[in-house]
Amino acid sequence: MRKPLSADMFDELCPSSLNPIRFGDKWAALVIRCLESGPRRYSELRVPLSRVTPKVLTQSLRSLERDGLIKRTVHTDTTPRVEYELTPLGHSLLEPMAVACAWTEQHWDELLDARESYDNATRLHQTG
Amino acid sequence: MRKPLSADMFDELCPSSLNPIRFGDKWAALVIRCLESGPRRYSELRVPLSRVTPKVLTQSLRSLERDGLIKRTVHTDTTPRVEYELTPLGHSLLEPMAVACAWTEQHWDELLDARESYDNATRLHQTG
DNA sequence: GGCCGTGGTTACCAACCGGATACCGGTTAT
DNA sequence: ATAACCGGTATCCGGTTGGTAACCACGGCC
Repeated sequence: MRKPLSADMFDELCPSSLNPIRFGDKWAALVIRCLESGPRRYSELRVPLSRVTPKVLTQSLRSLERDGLIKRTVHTDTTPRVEYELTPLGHSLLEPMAVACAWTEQHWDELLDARESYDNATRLHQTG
Repeated sequence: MRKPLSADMFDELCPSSLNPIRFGDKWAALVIRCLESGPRRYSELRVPLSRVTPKVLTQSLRSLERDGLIKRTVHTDTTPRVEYELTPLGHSLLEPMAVACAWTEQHWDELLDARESYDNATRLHQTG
């Protein structure tokens, strides 16, 4: 719950752009997964999402907020900080995400194979 | 099964670009739904997808074929024709799609409301 | 006063996606 | 012969997405 997010949470892995199933924009799904275990500060999110520049992370967060999937709270007590957390609506998205994730894990190899043979076939068709 | 696809299959409806959950490119999910009931010819697909230009439809079909989700068959017997049909892999995608679709139907209003109030709030913040 | 950390913003830019329009090569029907 | 149909291509183009780099307002702290 209050465990910090590890920097290699999405290491190497997560070629989300290759996945035919997408939730929101490019990084939205990863953001949501980061918030699964409770509210997080902007700087906390930046740790596992180090490949995402602040601008793009903010874009993603704003977009999720706009859709009512996450809630942004500015705390002014003691030290000023901003926390992001899943709304009930955002939480409800975890189910279809899990199903999609299961499908991807199950068929990932098949998908890559299909692409490779398709690309090989079309390349042959072009050059020879 | 052999019923023709109706032209208003996706009429009015299906602002898929607003849906946070997406399968493949802009039209892929609709193409898949068209193929649910069996193989279809290119010209058959163009009926419900009349808003999609031939180039874009071809792009979508190629992309789905590349991922091994659909199979393209050129028939040379009697009358030449091209048929597209779901592969087993493509068929397996129907389950996560159904889950995603259920989520969207269930939360669509909530989503639109969230956007509207967010946009109103930010607009107020800008002008006033 | 100067510096640091937080949570961003701004300006600029390249790539990609999707769309409009026009055209095309082969086959069948007339 | 020629016209229509089928299954696309070719070309161009504008809008959006995502990325880089630089900057910034605010408060706390030394």
